[in-house]
Amino acid sequence: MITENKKILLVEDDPNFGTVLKDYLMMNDYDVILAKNGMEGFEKFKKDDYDLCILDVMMPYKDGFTLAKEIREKNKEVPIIFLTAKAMKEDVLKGYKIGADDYLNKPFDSEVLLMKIKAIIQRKSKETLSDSKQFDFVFGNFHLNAKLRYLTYKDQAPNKLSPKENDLLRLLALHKNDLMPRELALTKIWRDDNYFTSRSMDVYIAKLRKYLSADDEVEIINIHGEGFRLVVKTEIDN
Amino acid sequence: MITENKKILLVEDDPNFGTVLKDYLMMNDYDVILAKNGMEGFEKFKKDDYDLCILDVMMPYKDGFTLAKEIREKNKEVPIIFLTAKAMKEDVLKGYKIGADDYLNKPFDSEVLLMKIKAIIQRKSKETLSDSKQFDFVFGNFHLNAKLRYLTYKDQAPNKLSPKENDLLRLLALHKNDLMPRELALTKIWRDDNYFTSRSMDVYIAKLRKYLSADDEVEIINIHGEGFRLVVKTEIDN
DNA sequence: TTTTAGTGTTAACTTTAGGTTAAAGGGCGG
DNA sequence: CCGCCCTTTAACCTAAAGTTAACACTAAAA
Repeated sequence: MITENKKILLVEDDPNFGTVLKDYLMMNDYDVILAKNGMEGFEKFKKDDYDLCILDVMMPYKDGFTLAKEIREKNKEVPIIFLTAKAMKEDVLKGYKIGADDYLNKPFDSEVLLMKIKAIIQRKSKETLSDSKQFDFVFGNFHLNAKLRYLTYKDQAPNKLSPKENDLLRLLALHKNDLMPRELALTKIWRDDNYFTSRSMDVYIAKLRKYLSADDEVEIINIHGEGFRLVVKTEIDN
Repeated sequence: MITENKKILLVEDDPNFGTVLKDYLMMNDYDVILAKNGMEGFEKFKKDDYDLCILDVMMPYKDGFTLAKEIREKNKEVPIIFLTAKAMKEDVLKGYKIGADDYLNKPFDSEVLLMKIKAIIQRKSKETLSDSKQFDFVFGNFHLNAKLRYLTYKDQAPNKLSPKENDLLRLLALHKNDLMPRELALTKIWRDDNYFTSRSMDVYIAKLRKYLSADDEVEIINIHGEGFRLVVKTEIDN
């Protein structure tokens, strides 16, 4: 089988450093697309699928964090590594909140970067293996198209779901008839687990329940202190 | 489910720094065992199961890398974080080769460390989530689903158990027909062994007995001063 | 057999989690 | 700049879970 090289999006405004790094990575069997600024980075990101993004933090017009946020909106999974000149604590924390996978201070050692890239890509590929890229779900008389964010009941007109509604329902559907731990949703969807995100999630559960009330074969039940369960009564076979 | 704190093995030869870090981590809801050197660290590692090891690299007699290698021989899974005074490239690479999960240079910011710990432990626990730990038990005509906290008698509607009821019954089931020491339940479930927790446990035993009274093949009997025993009369064949 | 520590059980009470609705904030296109 | 949609925050309430106290009983030790 042809083992395709992993594809890396590198966004770095310093052209010298950018090219050097790009060449170095390509010498190590990565496909690298180099963007010279945030805008270009985002454009290129939208055009292709990447296995990893390496973003310089300090860039004119659009900094690495802003870009990272945009990337995260499109894709919750791609690993992101930040490059930064000085390690400021707030920056580091900010990066991790956005969902950074790692952090490197310039100047850094290239072998160390390679190590990290290898480790991160390997990790992710293991995770996404089980993470079934599923976007279509059926439970009871509902059909969820998680890509278009449409929830359809029987042959009625679809309900348009908001992003959070959609993600949450999708996660529940992935665990149909089984426990969907609170923490899982909070870390996967809200990327933070605290009192407020937790309450926010409860609000969304209420919204979903309203949608699902049309079919009494389907309901979301709570398992106190643990999480929620999307129950399809006709399908419980244990 | 038992909301156990994550257990961290911290190996650090500087007693001041060690204690400060230990206290800080404990304040953030981790159980921390502190070892003052490599030997002690390894001894403590063998005695218990840890969710994470934080190893100082520079230590007399047995340095962090050597210790890490020994730990890896015993356990290929535990995440390891190295602490090091100066970031020498060879050290970093060596660390990653051994299978380090992260690397921190002293002095480091404690919040950053917390972030990393959270990220790493979360990652690992996701990987091991599928590791079917035991959640299903059968005794007499009962079936316990310890994940959903459902206790089912024959084909009747399941009883929903509270977390403590569930944990306690699960522990009894794990020791089916054998002694389940009082102390075990108290330390595992109540995380404290005193008069009040002990009385609390008795209350839960009473609750469980009520559930189990439906089937007279099954009962919880007391072993005075020792603990309890989940007896299944038809299954004692030795 | 008296004593005492250990257990059985119930019910009052405290604490914490979740259900729900509404209002406040924030980003984005018009 | 306005208004709309999505999301968060706040508030209030109900339910669930857990602890403690009280009183009765039982097994083992003295």
